[in-house]
Amino acid sequence: MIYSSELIKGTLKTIVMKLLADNKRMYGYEITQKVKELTFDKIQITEGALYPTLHALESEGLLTTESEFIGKRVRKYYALSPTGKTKTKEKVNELADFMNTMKFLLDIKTKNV
Amino acid sequence: MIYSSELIKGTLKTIVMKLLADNKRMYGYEITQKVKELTFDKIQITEGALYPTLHALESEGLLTTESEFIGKRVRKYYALSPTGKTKTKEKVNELADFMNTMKFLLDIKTKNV
DNA sequence: AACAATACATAAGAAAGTTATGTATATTTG
DNA sequence: CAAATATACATAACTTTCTTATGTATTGTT
Repeated sequence: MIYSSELIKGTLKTIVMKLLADNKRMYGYEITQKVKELTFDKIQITEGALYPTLHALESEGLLTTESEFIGKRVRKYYALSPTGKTKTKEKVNELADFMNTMKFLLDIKTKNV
Repeated sequence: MIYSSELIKGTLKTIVMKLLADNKRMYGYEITQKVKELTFDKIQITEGALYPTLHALESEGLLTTESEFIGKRVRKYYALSPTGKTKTKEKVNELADFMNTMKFLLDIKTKNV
């Protein structure tokens, strides 16, 4: 089962930032694979969604980048800036709180559903 | 604290359907107030989001409607159709599963964040 | 040699909200 | 009792954020 795509909306930035908080630095393709692995294929981040998100976070000053050559191919590593680290804590806390609220909403009278 | 609006995206339909599963029938304004109340003001559904959503669910055949006059004012009640009830179970289960996955993602190495 | 995987990027289009606006009735408050 | 607030619907312009498609190029596998 893969989650319907609407669900990912609004959580992608937080997922990416949280992964970078845990792994110091990662490159785009690595992020897509890590999310796939950690969620047992339930969340598959497309490149069309990820790269624009990374670029946006960078231009907001939340990420820094380092490009490295692996053979002849460029690999672009992303890491959280100090501001990014602070923002990540906020985002993660907000999302955790939101999920508790949603859990509460969905649990009410579940027997009737 | 009110959740940043991106988070609501993708969950609104499920919230509305779950409320209708618990309350037989509700009208639009009532739904906005109920969500506000149940979430202690953390989730505030705007009318611009709700009404198009209700109309969409109706045209998908998931909701039925009854209009009633309260004084001179029309009130439009929505209820789940049989298909809507089935779909609600699916949606609620998917969202619950998604939240567990997200919880797992966010809990990893939380101490480092 | 052909195909799949790795690795980046962008652009057109769709989906689903926000914000603003409109209309009208009912209730509360100074 | 006038004014403000709450109730109750609706839609339209705009924005954000994704999907889908496309493009380029290298590396590893069969």
